[in-house]
Amino acid sequence: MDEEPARPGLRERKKLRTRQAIASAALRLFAERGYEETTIADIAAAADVAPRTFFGYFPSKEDVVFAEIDDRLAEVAERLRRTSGETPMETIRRSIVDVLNAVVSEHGDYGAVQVALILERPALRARALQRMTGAQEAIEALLRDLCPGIPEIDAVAVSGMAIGGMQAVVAHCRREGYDPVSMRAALDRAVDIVEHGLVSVDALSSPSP
Amino acid sequence: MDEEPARPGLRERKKLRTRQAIASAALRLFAERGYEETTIADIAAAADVAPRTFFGYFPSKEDVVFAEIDDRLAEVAERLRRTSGETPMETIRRSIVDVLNAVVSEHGDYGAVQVALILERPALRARALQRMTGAQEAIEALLRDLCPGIPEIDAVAVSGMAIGGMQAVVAHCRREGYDPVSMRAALDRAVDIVEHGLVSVDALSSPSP
DNA sequence: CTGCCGATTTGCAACAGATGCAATTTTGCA
DNA sequence: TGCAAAATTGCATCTGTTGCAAATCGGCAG
Repeated sequence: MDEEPARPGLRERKKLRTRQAIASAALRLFAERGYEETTIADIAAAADVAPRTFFGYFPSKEDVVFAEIDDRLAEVAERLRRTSGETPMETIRRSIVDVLNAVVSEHGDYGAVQVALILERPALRARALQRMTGAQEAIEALLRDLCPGIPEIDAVAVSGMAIGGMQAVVAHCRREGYDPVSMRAALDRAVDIVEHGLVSVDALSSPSP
Repeated sequence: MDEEPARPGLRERKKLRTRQAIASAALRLFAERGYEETTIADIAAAADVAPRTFFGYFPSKEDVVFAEIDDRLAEVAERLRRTSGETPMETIRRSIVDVLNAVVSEHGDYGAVQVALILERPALRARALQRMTGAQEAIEALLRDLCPGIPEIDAVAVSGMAIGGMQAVVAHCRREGYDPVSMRAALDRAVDIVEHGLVSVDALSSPSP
């Protein structure tokens, strides 16, 4: 039908290379001089293209930071889509873990740079939140697919909570650093709370001071 | 100490009036022509000030949309801060309800306009998400205050889930409309799921198709 | 009432991101 | 090799945003 896996096409390959050139030039400059200190013109010059060309590859300056992350998330979504016989609960749990791993684990040369950048620059944080919303909608769609008759509120609430759990882990890592072990523990704990609810948090039942 | 309720000052009053003039002019124009179709110059002209003056009152075009909402949220935060002897769980529940009411209930002449605007325009949605993050941090701080020894992950996860629940309600309303009754039901259901966890959602335990 | 000081407003210029358009170059293929 | 489609580019333009300095306004001391 519209399958052509063995032929990216000569033209396509060049486009991909250009895209990659722009992206890595941008990330390098961001790391060196900072995000707002780097202009589109700078990036274009470093990637050896015309400034106008930048917008042929990325809709905005912010998007270039998320290029790789988006690719990874797309993979996760794909993998998540073909799920075998597991309970929806387990799928949700797995989606949380997978998405987080895709986002925070080190990939390529600028993984850490991207994370730091996104966490610090307000404009990029906003963009990240948009991505989160996208992920939430994806999870919700997945959920509706897994549980055909699920009430809308339930679907939205569950996906929202899943995202909340993810944000919890990210926020935690922002303060505590990215030690894989402690992140794993945080992740497990967060997923646990999501599953069993706030009632499972001891502190919430104690008397208020 | 620093109390002077009977004297806003003559000068201050004018500033407030100007601020209000800019805000309502902006909202009116947004409602009439749309958000990106309205320029800062238009707003300034309608409010009878110089374009440059706009930025003396609002840091950006987006912020003017949230001016009123921010005020209401500040009130909620204030009210929430002095909490009497109730269980932390109940405080969390109440904060979710209060924040949502402050955001979506009709206030002033342009309440509905603001909500519609924020939900549709990507730039404003991003800004709303930032506000959500702010609210999350506030809830987290409140929680730490209420439960001094609470583990960090728990605090972050709980506040994250609370936000997730709110987003669930907002998302629901976006599709189903703002009928107060159904919104209330949605809110209750969402809070319930947050409290008792995903395990309380029947559909999640059924076998996958 | 008047003049002064500080705060507010304003105009001007400049910069960066983003977009549309048309010209130009490159690329794939017949 | 030459043609048509696609990609790149340059150019003009618009909008949001900020810094700076001049102009203006407000309130208060004399």
